[in-house]
Amino acid sequence: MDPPESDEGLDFPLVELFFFAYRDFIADADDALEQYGFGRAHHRVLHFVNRRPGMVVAELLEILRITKQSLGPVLRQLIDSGHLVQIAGPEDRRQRLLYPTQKGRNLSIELTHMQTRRIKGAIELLKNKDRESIADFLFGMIEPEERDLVKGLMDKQR
Amino acid sequence: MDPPESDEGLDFPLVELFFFAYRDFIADADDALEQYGFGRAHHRVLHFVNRRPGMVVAELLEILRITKQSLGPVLRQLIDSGHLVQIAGPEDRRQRLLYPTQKGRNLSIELTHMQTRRIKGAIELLKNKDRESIADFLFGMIEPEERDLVKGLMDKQR
DNA sequence: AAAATATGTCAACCGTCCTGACCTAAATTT
DNA sequence: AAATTTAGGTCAGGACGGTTGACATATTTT
Repeated sequence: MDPPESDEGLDFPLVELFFFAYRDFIADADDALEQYGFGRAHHRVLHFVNRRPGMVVAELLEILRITKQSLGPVLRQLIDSGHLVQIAGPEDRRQRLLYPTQKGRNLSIELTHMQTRRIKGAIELLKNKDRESIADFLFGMIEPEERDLVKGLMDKQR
Repeated sequence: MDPPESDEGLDFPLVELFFFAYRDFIADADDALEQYGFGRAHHRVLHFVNRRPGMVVAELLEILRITKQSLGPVLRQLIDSGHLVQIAGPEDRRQRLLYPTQKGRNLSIELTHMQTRRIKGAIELLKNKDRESIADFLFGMIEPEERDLVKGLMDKQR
């Protein structure tokens, strides 16, 4: 007979709220993406390239924590559809600098409007409407070793 | 030429923080799950059955928003491995009431400890350590039409 | 008795990943 | 200059976690 583990101190409701919240958050863009034959992987790639134009493939792989093989088809599709362009690096011609086109920027912005609407709506429900606390909480949810990378992502906006 | 969409009012940092936070949150359990040959789908099933012992299959499908075909193999594996049991309903013998075994409860609790640790750690970083605001925010992130279902999930704990 | 329902299964397919291997062009090191 | 390393690309096979449609059985409801 397995001795029971103690469930003392567990925050089941918060765990579940996080699951449900994220599910709805990411689902926002699905219909829009589908119009282009895209999925969530495309959304992520487009988002981060738009946020950091000129980034190289390796940076994208690091941010997204995926392999180049996973990235390959998605990136190809975004380029072929005219949402992204890639340019050989001026200093290192092996690199591929990634940029959104206007079309790509527009799509990324459109999708982010949906997500922001949801987030802001949720913040409006708070008594103190404290966006900073939410940002701090979410930042605190990130693995400590990864916080610098994430912070760098946000600070070094180009 | 596509006219530029306005990116005014977009909260890129919060969008990204949410993505990174959730990624780390769900990754916590991966190694533990893998020991049993399980994945995230198993975790979800186990979690909700543990939270609502005696639930029927249809309820689980509704909560998880997946099809019975998706659920089938996962549920089978959890039953075969001794983490869940299913019992024909006393009032409606077509139904299958799902219960965790002690083994299943223990695993669910173990995994939830990991997730709670992360959540509480993040809340500790807040100046006001306000768990309720976080819960309210996450609740507000959920689609309004789904809030009653989620609330019911949390209130009617058995 | 007929119709509806809860669940289970088969089958084919999809999106999003992974691993291993191999290749070319370019940069760096020897 | 040659050897080695590196950035990115491709091929291939497979896993995870889903979807849709169809069909079946046992049970409940009409």
